[in-house]
Amino acid sequence: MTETDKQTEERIFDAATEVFIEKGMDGARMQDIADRAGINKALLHYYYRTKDHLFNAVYEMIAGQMFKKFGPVLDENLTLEQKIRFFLREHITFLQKNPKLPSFILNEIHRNPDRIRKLIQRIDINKLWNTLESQHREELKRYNITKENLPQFMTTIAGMSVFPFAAKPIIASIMEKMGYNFDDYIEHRKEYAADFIINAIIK
Amino acid sequence: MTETDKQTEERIFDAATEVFIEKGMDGARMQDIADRAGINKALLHYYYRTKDHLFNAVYEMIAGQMFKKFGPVLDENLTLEQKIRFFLREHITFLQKNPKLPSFILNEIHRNPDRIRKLIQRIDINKLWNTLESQHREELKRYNITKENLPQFMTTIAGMSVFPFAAKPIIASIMEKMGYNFDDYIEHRKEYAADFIINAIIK
DNA sequence: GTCTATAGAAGGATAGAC
DNA sequence: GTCTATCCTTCTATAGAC
Repeated sequence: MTETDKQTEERIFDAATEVFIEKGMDGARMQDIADRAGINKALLHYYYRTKDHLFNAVYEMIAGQMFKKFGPVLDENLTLEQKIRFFLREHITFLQKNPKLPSFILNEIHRNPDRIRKLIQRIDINKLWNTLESQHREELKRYNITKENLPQFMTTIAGMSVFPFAAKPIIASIMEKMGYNFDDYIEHRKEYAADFIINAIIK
Repeated sequence: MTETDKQTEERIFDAATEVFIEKGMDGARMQDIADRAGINKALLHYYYRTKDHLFNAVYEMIAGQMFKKFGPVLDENLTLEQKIRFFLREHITFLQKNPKLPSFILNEIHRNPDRIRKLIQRIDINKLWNTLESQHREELKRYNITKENLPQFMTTIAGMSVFPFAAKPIIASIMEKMGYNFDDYIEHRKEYAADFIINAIIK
């Protein structure tokens, strides 16, 4: 399907996604979205009543995409170490293709914390922990991962993957100055991060 | 010195800092800044010609504050392990007092990457590496830290400290749901992060 | 230096023709 | 469904009195 074959609503949505990710809610302009979609401003309001509605639609789609990435880890029939390697490889690869998502998400959650709170309140965290615990009881004990320090561990893994993209302009400038390349750094990080974490938890 | 004793220019600057950190460049309103400073909009333009000038002044001050935190590590007469523990404790403590700086910085560097590039181009990274290398030759070798993988290592440490604050609304929601407390999680992280990193590099 | 009043531009939203 | 024209509010910035 080529760009011009797409239905108007979809073209608007895609254009809005680009602009909101690029500029954020406050910086985005309806005129800019209309231009990229190849239509006029009035049509935006015909399909999505207000800028706020349009933004919400885009935000929900993107947040959904992010959360979906965490799912397979609980399904796959792998050891805990394999799951950690699998997650980091998959997640960093996903962010390589969507490098601006971290700063978009991290910015908008601060502008409107309630939006993300409602999404999270729908998740049954106890059930997730019980699943993890039953699948990896021995390994969790051996690695000293408990329900109490799980947030420390999970945010460490998430930060390993997300932070380099969130701080990309800083890191890329430093790499440039050292004669290195940001893309190589990211590619290498899939393995580095996994090794680092495994090393840290193995006694 | 009480709030009312402060000179007007300083009151404007402080109010602007608050508002820009809270709302970002695009979301900030000159009226809001004037109200918090207890003066009227015209005075903002008298002291700082435009919104852009005012923002730049605030941004430079904050970026400077962040970079200053990295300095003492090269001066202190400590082992590498002690420096890692020292840095994480100090940096996380600094962010406890300024929890919104990470999202502010990480957001604005994407909106205007050139601003941070210019700051970084002024730093002599080779000299920093040479200093580090001469101070800790043995330890760096033992821990397998080279000039090539230094960016991986440094961004891992930085992410350990910064990411929890950048993702605070998400993490706090999850903690809340588990019956835990975000502030306790942060306090505990000073030690957890240091232990984790030391464990990872010690063979 | 500080204020009131207002200019001037931009942006979100709607009316109404086709 | 799509367009042009336009309303109306918001916001930055300036003019001019004190």
